[in-house]
Amino acid sequence: MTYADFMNAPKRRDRAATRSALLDAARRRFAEHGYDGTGVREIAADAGVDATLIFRYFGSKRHLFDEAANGEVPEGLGAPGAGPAELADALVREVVLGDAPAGGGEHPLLLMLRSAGRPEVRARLHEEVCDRYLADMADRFAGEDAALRAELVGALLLGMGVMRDVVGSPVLPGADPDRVRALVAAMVAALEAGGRPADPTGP
Amino acid sequence: MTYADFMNAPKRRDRAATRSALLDAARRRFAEHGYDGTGVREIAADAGVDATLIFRYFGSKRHLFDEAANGEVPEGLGAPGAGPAELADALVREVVLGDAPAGGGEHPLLLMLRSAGRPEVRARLHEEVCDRYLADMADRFAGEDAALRAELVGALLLGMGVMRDVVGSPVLPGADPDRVRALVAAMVAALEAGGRPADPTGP
DNA sequence: GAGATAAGTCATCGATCGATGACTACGCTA
DNA sequence: TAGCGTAGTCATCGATCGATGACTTATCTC
Repeated sequence: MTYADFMNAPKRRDRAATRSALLDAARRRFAEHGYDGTGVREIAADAGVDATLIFRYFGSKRHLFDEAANGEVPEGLGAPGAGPAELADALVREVVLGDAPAGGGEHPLLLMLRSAGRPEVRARLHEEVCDRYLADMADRFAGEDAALRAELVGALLLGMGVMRDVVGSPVLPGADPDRVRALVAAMVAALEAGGRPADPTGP
Repeated sequence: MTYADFMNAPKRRDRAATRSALLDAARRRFAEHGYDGTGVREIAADAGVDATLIFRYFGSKRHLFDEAANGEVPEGLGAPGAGPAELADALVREVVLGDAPAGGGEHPLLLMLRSAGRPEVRARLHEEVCDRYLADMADRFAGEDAALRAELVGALLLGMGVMRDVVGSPVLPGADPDRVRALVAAMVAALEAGGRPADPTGP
């Protein structure tokens, strides 16, 4: 069977496959154009089915978005006992360099970032970032202002994702991944060193 | 005249003032809800006038957005001869700590980031970030991969703005500004040092 | 092969979107 | 104070949005 034959073949009726195709198309559309910039008809067209099926399978556009942003939040945080450098390195590979094992698309945090105009999306983003990533990162920093230093690491990683996927800067995709990881490690190490010895205004 | 009198007074007919009020309201709405999440009627209601005036004064919603994102891109880059640390420090105060002299609102880059679903907005964002900020930053770095190091500084700053304004993390607004600047300076210094000596995989 | 179940489509609704043109009323000047 | 220019408003258009219910058709079972 040729590729054309495969494409022109009458599509099988498969509820699970159609649902999955809608979910994939929604992830791509939402990630690229945001929630408000994406219509249910466009998602359905990408999936090759009628838009009505979105409401039959997901209930509403918002439920589809929630499920699209939900299912792929990776668990893969670094080893529990490791330091911030190891965690940052794992996140660099996962968020920026795209070594995420599951799903070939964008990181769900960046997907939500594109739709942060909606208050409920922003609330989820806030909860996900602060309670999940930043709290875990802060636990690995010593010192009184661990939260601030964790915030800076998180800002660096989030900013790298934004640079690559939203701004579209060609630098990060074209750079040597090991070099990127080394530079990020140097920045995190500077935070681990504390910055306080170099800060003449410290108490 | 009391405040209530001022508020209840019949509004004067002032083309320039109305245009400015529409522009201010548009900046706030677009910055918070993005382009697609903001309607012309909401902007006009915030400004206290009819939505028709938007089209009379700006031609279209998109032209209003363009002007809202245009007028306030600050020139204030650091001294031409200064190093990346000085430029980064100036940008921290401008973007993150909100010491921007003009306009009380958000940085226009973050305003555009909220509407990055639109291809033309993304194009402007790309141009503004890459050709303006990153190029200037890369010029102040020595070494072969100055572009990559400039990208990391830009990602850190952009991420800090996203953390504060989009994610809504309370850490940065509550932190001591001098401490924030010191930590960022330490991270930039680590990049200036090169990271290469600490990179065992370097050529 | 006939009937049943469910996957998929069609027609359409009400709301809201950006945008247009006709109209009203305020403020300046003679 | 009569009249003119324009700031501001009202009514409304066509397109598109998310969403609903009735309908068609493919697939499975007996």
